[in-house]
Amino acid sequence: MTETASGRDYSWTPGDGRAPSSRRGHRTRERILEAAVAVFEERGLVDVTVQEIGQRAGVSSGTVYKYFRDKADIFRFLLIELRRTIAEETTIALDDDGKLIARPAVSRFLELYRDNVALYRVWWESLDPPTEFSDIWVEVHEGYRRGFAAALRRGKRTGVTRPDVDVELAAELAVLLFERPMYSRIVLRWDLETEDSQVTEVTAALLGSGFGSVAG
Amino acid sequence: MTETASGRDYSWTPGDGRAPSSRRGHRTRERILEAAVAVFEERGLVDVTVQEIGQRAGVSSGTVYKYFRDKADIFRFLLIELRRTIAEETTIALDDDGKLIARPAVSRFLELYRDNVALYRVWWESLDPPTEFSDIWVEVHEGYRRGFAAALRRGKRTGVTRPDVDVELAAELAVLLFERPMYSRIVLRWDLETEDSQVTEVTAALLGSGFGSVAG
Amino acid sequence: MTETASGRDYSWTPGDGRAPSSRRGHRTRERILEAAVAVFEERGLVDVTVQEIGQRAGVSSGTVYKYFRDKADIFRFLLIELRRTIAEETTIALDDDGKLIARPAVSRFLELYRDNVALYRVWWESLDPPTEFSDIWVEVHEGYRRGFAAALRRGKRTGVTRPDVDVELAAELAVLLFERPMYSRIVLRWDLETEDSQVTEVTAALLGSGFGSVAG
Amino acid sequence: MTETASGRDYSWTPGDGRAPSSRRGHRTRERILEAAVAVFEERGLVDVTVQEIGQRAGVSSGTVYKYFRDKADIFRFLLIELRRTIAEETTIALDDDGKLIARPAVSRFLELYRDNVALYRVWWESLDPPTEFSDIWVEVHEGYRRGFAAALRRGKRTGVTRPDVDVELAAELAVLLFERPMYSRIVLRWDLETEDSQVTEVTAALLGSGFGSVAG
DNA sequence: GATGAATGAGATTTCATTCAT
DNA sequence: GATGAATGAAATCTCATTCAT
Repeated sequence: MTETASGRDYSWTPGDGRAPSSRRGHRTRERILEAAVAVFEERGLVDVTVQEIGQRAGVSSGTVYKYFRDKADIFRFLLIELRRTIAEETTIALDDDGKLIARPAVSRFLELYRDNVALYRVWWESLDPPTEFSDIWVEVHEGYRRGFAAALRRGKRTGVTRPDVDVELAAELAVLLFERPMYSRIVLRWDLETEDSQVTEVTAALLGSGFGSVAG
Repeated sequence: MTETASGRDYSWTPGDGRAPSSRRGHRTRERILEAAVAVFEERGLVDVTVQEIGQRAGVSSGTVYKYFRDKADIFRFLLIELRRTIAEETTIALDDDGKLIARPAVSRFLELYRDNVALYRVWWESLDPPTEFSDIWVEVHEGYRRGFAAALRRGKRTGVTRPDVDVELAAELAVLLFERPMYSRIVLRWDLETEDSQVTEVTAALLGSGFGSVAG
Repeated sequence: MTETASGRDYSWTPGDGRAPSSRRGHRTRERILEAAVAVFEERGLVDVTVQEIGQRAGVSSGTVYKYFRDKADIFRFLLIELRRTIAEETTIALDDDGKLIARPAVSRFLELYRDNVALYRVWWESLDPPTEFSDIWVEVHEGYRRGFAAALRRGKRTGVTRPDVDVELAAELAVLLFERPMYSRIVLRWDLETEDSQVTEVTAALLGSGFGSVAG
Repeated sequence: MTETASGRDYSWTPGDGRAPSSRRGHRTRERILEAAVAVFEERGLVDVTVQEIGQRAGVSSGTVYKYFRDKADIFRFLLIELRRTIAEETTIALDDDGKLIARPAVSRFLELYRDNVALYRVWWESLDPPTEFSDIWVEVHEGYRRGFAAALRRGKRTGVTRPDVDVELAAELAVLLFERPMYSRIVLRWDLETEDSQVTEVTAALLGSGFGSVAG
């Protein structure tokens, strides 16, 4: 169990006897999850009914409830999964000189934004009013910010970051820069590969050599 | 009537003779609008019922329908109003030398974010799936971006902006920077006065002298 | 608010804005209550749906929910009413000599059993597992027991009750005797006028002169 | 098959070859029955689901259906068993003088009430609206009444019962007295050993010597 | 202009029952 | 004999919307 200040439990554990115990059940749950992502993508969280998810998955509504407590529980499951993927696959490594190897992590990040745009949409939709999901959002994005800030502080010590850079402000800007492709995909409905590579470059440069090159 | 590419009508005109024709009616509609803002603030758009709005306004649910077609229509009204305020009060003026006088406009902007955080929340909530409201969002924010880009191009010509600045990227970053306080208020639920002044400074500097000073 | 040891609130107050505020609403609620009694009589509490109650009352299911929180709430309302009637109309008076005038009270009691057999059935049905309704049952019937015991104790002092009578046991037997017609009507589905008058006689005698005459 | 006036079949015979044919099957059915009693005790008949019974028994819901047609069928089985036990173990014997030896039978009866309180609760719950189960209840309890009446009539002939006793009324009172511990356990949730012995005494005395001693 | 009673469609959720493995 | 996945009917409850007063 993972408890936060808001008192909500963000780990996902199947309610009741909801975990599938057979291969068939596993496949069914998988189908439900895929169907959910598909319909969430098309119509958001609130407008989608459990009925619809079942229909798309080719099962009855009752079956959906066999595996998930309710609609939010499906999203919760997907979100927990996404959060784990993010944590596992976007750690920024260090090279032999102790410099951050940002490019692969950033690149993977933007890929995740692209591949999970449906989930990000729903996540975004659920940011207000505050829910357990907005708590996770804050948690994840604060994680980035702290990471960027640490990188910048390190850069100052090693001299690659200009000494007059405001670390906290710069870190937050970096997060915003970083989130720009997601924002574009969700709000503006644009999906430009070129943006991603541009962001990768700028962010990597930023983390590698500090803010001196942001405008460069 | 104002029609857009998406075929949606964004002007608000009262349907079926719904405009108040008496002083009393005017006051009633005003009360409904205030009540709507209050409950939207507390519980978002989807969770709020028409009866709740009426209750808060001290009128019956039937009365709400006298002035608005439905719940979205109330928000539409408020949003159109907000858009007009934005357009009217945040125009960036020019000084005698043709330089942008950004500070008052930016400052007013941040004030609007603060004073209308309830509306911005609802607006944000309604960005996905795409609706008429997300269209307006895009329209308004694209306006900023274009404005920033134009300012930067002008700055290049007059020499205040470094010639190697990527105008489009810089403009978009400026918009993000600019939206940061709103993002903080809505998603992170933080409301820091200091951020506003900081943003005012940076943005004004940015618009005044280009990106060279972003990190300064 | 009336709170008991079990923490349940047994007073009935309309939930939300559920009290009718117009004459028409009053009549509608009345029709719903009558319909509820009728269908409860026929098919008990659990087997009856809210839909059905509405149908019988000639209103839609939504209207039922306008006045009552749920099915149990309807019964709660009726039960609170019945409890008040019992309390008000079955008080045992004293004559000039301080002797109990039991006959009218007992007689009214049996009438209430007869007139409200539908409610008593539902009440009975809800005695197990324990609910707020069984609590009220215990409360009401313990009230009788205490009353009988007090009467018997008084009788011992004045000499009309045999001194060797076990007051507590006798009081409980009196309650059982007293409840016999209800039991007959509910469980055995018998409805004999003659039993009532017989019970009135025996109970009145019992309260008037003690247990000496029970078998007489 | 045993048919009654109400047209219901009260004997329990396994439908569709549902009787266990192996030792293992026998044990499974036994486990289901025990589990059913346990959950009925806790939550009554209507609130309990077949899956719950299976879970408690450590078998799947499908297995429950292997042995019983439905939930009521489980109770039916238990009830038929209880009825047989009652019939076999609570017969009132005669001594050499032809007097009733009531004490052991009564005592056993009260034991049965105590040991099967879970079943009695469910039985009680199912008395209204009328079902096959209420029919059995009436049948069993009418049996007692007739037995008491016969005993009293015999007592009058042999002189141990006062000649002025109203046999029918007295018999019914005896049944009520007799059922008091069950009523206490089910409705009032009291379980007093002392009541049992008291009831045994009074009932035995009553059956031995008539109503003259009730208040003694 | 205002009320609030009434509607009824629709979403959520449960669970008895079946059946393929 | 046992499993447990799957079904789908049915009940609960909400709320946008209408309309008679």
